[in-house]
Amino acid sequence: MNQDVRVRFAPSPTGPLHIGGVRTALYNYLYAKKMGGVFVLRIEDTDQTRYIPGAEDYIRESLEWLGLTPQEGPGYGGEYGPYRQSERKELYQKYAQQLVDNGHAYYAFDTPEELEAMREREAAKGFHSAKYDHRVRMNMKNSMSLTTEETKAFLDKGENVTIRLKVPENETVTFNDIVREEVSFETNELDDKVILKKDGMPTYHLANIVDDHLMKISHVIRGEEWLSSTAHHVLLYRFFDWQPPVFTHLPLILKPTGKGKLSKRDGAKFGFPVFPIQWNGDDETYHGFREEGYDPEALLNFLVLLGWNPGNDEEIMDSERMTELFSLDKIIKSGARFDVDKALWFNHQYILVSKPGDLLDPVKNQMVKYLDTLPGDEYLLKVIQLLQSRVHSYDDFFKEGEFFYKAPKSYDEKQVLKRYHPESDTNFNSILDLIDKNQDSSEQMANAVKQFLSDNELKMGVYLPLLRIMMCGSLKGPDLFEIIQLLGYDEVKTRMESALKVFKSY
RNA sequence: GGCCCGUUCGUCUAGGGGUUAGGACGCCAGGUUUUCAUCCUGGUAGCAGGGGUUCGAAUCCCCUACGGGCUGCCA
Repeated sequence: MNQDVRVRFAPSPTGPLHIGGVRTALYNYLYAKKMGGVFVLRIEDTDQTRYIPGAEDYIRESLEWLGLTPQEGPGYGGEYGPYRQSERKELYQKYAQQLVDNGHAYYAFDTPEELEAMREREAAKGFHSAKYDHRVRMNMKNSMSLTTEETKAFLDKGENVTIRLKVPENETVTFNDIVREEVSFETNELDDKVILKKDGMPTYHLANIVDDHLMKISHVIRGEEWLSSTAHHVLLYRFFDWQPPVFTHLPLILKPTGKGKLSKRDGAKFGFPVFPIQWNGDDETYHGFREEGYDPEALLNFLVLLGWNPGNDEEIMDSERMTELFSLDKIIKSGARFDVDKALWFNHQYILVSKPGDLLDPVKNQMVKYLDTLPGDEYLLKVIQLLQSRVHSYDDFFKEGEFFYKAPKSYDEKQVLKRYHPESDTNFNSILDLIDKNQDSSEQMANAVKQFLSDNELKMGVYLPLLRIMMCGSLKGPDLFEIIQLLGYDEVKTRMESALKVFKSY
């Protein structure tokens, strides 16, 4: 048993945090929490060319919003820092050098053009696997093929100096994965990966292994896209004589329909967010679940079940329950499609059981998008109560109840024509009087109006729907008299008068 | 192309030799409601295909097909 569980979430700051990344963070977080371990955030910013300012802050803000707060990381402290790989540059150089000295790595001086030429050459020969590997390395410019003097000359010149891992021949690398169980690779199929780039920065492979070791990471929980390079990682652990962590490779999150994994642009394409919070890039803005009115916990609940299940039928789990139930060995092997309907259903479930008071702030946060002046808290609280069972997002508190905030601009003409006759206007005036007299209780109001209708042999199925259309514009909505009571006599009167004018014009 | 991983209702999944293949979302129908929603009841729909092994296969093995990932001085 691993007594000191330490896991990490290690995104690179190249843009907004994808929802698949969020799930990876979640699984890491849950495992750490369950095992009483530590959840580390590490920023993998070794690619200077892809670095996007603001992405790191975005990552932190996303994790905070979701409640997946790291215990260690940039901005969170910890004894194993710095947690930004760019600040650990010298460290990697030292370890890369160690590998060279041990004969497990070598200098390579090939230019990008030479590498390209090699790939074309190999492709022409029919080797589709145009890799820099044991087959070609003696034909390239590196410290394996060159003499000591030549190598020294290249090193002194200092151009295009990289360090590559020397993958041994004719071996089978086997490792264990919690999800995939035993996985093996032939080293002859593996290329000599660059581990230190010409700018002195490490590649993912080196940085990852060095940091995971130095940061005492016990379990590596990451996306399946890393499975293929794990053999290289295992080799690195061996060359350093370090104990590898336990590997867990997560299945990918796929598009709702069609082929491939969920990508940035799918959000716009399918009409739902793929990012936790809004991203304002230089050229593009992407919507986030937060801005679309999702509850973070509901999002996590949806996400946790995309690739994992507790082994029973339990589906609604708050984060405490998730932590209790979570286990690595119940992670599914196959990729899961993102289904926005189910995500909305989870959100609906969370809103359904929330206390109206707890909904006030998130609802107001959405509301400011639509209204210049917000109604008072007391009014809003009543609206929330009436709408709670029918909305799927915080946004819906506006969209499904616009009539609470403004008079309807249009009416369901078809439904009006079915029921309305100008001679009923006097009856509506009587109804208005009854509303005025019974303002204290929606129930009394309902009873009085219904009594009036039956006393005068008027049809409820005609007057009530019309009354609703006057107030809401359509036939949908919460209890009619609750709405009427909340709107208040004056507003009801105004709406009735303008509605009747429009009804006559149909 | 090569290597690696995968494949149970449309979707998320349970099930790991003997099950009427279970649950959830969606969808449909009914009930409740003045309406819509909630809620309740019911229904729809699935083991990728082919070979084995076995008394018996969704479950174990092999092949094929399909899907995914990797194949960068990206992560």
